[in-house]
Amino acid sequence: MEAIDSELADKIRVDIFGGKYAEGERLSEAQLGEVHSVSRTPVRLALRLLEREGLVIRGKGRGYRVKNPTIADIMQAVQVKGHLESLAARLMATQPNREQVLPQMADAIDTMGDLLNLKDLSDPIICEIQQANESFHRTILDSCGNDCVKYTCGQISQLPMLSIGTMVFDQTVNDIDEQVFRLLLGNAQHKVIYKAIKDGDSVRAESMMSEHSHAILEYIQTFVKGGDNLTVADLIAYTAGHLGQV
Amino acid sequence: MEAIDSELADKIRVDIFGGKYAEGERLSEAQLGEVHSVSRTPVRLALRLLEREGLVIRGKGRGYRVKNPTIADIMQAVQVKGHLESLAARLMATQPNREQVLPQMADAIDTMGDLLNLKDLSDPIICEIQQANESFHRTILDSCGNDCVKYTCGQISQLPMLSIGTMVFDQTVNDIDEQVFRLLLGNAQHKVIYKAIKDGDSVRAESMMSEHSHAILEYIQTFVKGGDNLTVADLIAYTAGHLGQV
DNA sequence: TGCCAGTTCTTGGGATCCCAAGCCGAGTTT
DNA sequence: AAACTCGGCTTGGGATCCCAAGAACTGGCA
Repeated sequence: MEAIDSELADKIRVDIFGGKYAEGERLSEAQLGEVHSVSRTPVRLALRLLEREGLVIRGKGRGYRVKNPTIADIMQAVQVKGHLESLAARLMATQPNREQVLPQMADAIDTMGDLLNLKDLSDPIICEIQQANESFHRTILDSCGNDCVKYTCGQISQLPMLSIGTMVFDQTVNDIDEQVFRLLLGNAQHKVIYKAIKDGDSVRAESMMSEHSHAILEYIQTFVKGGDNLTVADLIAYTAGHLGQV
Repeated sequence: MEAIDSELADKIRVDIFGGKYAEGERLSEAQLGEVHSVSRTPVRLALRLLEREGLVIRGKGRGYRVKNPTIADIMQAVQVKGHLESLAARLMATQPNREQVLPQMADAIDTMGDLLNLKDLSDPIICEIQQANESFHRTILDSCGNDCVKYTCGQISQLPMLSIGTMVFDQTVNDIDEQVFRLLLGNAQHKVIYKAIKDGDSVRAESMMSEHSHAILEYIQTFVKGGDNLTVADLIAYTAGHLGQV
């Protein structure tokens, strides 16, 4: 059976983030159903999911209204996710059985390092880098021992650009070295976090992860200031656009 | 119109937390619909909501299964909520227009102090204390400038005992003074947080809020260790049970 | 007696129908 | 001419029907 509504929600979510709908535009159940060739029942389920994500607002009267997320919203989400990952890093550093997954993290770090040494940021390479990065972060969330952190982070990661591991690439800058350097810096932070977790240094693990997230936040900031009037759709183009499919 | 599914979800949620269903028990759409005298459509919507909250798991085959939260789950949630509130406190301390809501926080602190000085922990008083406490915490979330934090905390607070402001009372201990002392300590922490936010001392605001949450966590811990084999339903009885309605 | 296969029944998902509540427009009255 | 009211049309929510998938039961065969 495998319900259709979640993937329907995915489609609509992509449309919203893609800027297909104007801010405050009314969404009609019937219309959405017709567009996606389904009945109104799954549409309603999907809209309820999106409502819970804050992408759609159900007014008191009839009608769903689209709530387009802004760059500020994205940045706030990144901040929250970073903060939660800091907690996860701290907790993992105190987990007795963390050694079992340390190789995974080391692998992710090595893989990412090898890829960066290629000095090649073509799309397939970027995709692999993203995967390594995501593996690193996911391992921490999986192994921190607090499922609520993991789950909550997962909820926030519904935002498309966050699901990939919170990495943004500026395609307009063709200075590969500059990009690679920034990513190498990130990987260096990964190494520190890895060591801190391995050594059981929870304070350092937390603070380093905090710094790691903060760096991303700042990068987005400069990114926004550079290109004026950046839209969320643009940001997505710089991230998810590279991947065939997440 | 005003959809019926959210309140239906509330009912089912209360039932789950109340221990009405066994762990892993199968929930049938038809059965739930009959019990609550509604059709299967709103039941499905409600179950989807609960699924998103993690209270219900939809297996690959047919059948929803109940996932009864454990005390450990609750504590994890408290930990996450506390961590998020720490972020909120830090952020609020850097908000330029935080002065406008400082009086609300001061009011909450004063109210709580006055109530505690009565040395009376009867149910209506406890209810007022809860409200003051909740007002304090809510103000911080509302005014931290990051809606994502507020929203995420709200999601976590679906857990009934967390919606009230993360305060647990041990009714089995009839030593009022001990209870009052603990609450006075909490209010003292509120004062420190208030001052730090007022002064723009974001570091202190964050760390104090972190400590504040940690204290609650530890209290639950000792609480659990004292009474053996405590269930989530028992914990709820110590909190929501006092309020007429949340 | 145990295992496998076929059939039936249970149950969740989707489609459709119906109803009620808003919103809009047209017509009438002041 | 403007405002108010009434009626129709839009639209979301709930109920019911239908279908498909899965689980359980039964019967047959080894």
